[in-house]
Amino acid sequence: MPRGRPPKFDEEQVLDTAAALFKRDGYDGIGVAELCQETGMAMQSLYHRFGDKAGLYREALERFGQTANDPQVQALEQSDDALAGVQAFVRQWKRHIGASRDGGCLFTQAMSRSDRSDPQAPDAVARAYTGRLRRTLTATLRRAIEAGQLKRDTDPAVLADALLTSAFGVAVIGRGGMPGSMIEHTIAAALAMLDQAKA
Amino acid sequence: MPRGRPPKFDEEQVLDTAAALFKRDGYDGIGVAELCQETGMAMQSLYHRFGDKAGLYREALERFGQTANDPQVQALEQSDDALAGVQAFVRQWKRHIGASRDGGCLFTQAMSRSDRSDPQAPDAVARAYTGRLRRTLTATLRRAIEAGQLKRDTDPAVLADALLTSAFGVAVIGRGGMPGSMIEHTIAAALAMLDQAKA
DNA sequence: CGAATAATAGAATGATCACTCAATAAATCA
DNA sequence: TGATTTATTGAGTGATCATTCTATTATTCG
Repeated sequence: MPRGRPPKFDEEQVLDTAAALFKRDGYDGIGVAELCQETGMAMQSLYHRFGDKAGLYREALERFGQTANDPQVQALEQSDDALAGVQAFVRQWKRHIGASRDGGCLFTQAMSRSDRSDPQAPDAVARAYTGRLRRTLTATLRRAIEAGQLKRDTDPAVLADALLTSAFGVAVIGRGGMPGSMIEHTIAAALAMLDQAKA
Repeated sequence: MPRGRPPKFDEEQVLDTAAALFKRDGYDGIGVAELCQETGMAMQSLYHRFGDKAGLYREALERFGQTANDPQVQALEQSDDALAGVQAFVRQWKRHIGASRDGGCLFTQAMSRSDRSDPQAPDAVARAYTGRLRRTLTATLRRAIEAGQLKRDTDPAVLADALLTSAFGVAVIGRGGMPGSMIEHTIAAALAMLDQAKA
């Protein structure tokens, strides 16, 4: 049992809320006061636990990776049918990353950000997580090739990178208020790409 | 001849510089003072000419569209060989939008931005310009189909949206410090998509 | 119960920043 | 030349914001 006064906040919930707020308003678009208000965390506690605003952002990014990215990575890894796994990954783009203007992807936002004060910026976290997804996607495609689902001369790295880049693009479209048909068309083209590579 | 004291600044140059700075640092990442310093424009003149910081941003976005987007739109429109025009468009992604961390695309940044104070935010400009590129790209692909360069059953809207979404993704990758090979792979896959659609 | 520990509350604080004010300089037109 | 128009200069202002200070409350261990 821990000593001292028990915390009023649930750490995971704080990070989920913070991630959502950062995603909606951007790093500079939301203040620490409002973050405290919305998360229910006292300001002192925030500084005690996370150091500063940038620290909270970094941990919120990590949490976002765990809640938003890990399931996808694991679904790909654990898919019995590798090709079907990749197809499912593509099909959920609309719901998952292109949903609404409030939505989008905290990673693409983090990578678009530029913090001159901190060269080793928090986008390193975003890079780490997208890098992991990239490796998993490549490995899953390689698995589909070895299983004879895709043509032997398919380059899994090319296909994986093209798909992941499209996913980034979908996030931008979703956030930027471009027509929703763009997302559907992108998904259709990505699935067609996979079909073309079929053995 | 204009009345009054002649301005020290060149308006187009001011907008080009401002666009570059906004692209590098983001809207919140750079202050009006530094914008004046770098553009050589007096602060009073800036407020007289552009109203406020957001006004400068909006006009810088427009200028960016004219210098960065118009050439591509026109190259597509004026291409004798429609398919070759689209291929050239894709091939220049690496140089043009995925160049460096300072680079990227001001439009994708603008669309990722969220300004709660201004619901009709400046990203409307970005949407307008990317929308124009989207229409042109679709029209050029339709031209390639009608010229018999692409299969009759090709959907130009699907292909155009998939390509444009990839372009957005390339901008994110370039900014986010992901491996350069991702860009090359994406370009390769986009060109392969076009090859698959060949008649 | 008393000491120690950890969290909360609410008000400062110091810096930054968008924006403005007052005065001046350089040009054109009558 | 003098009036008018426009741009520059440089300091100032009020607001916002991240961060900290001081004091208080709630809990566990001896």
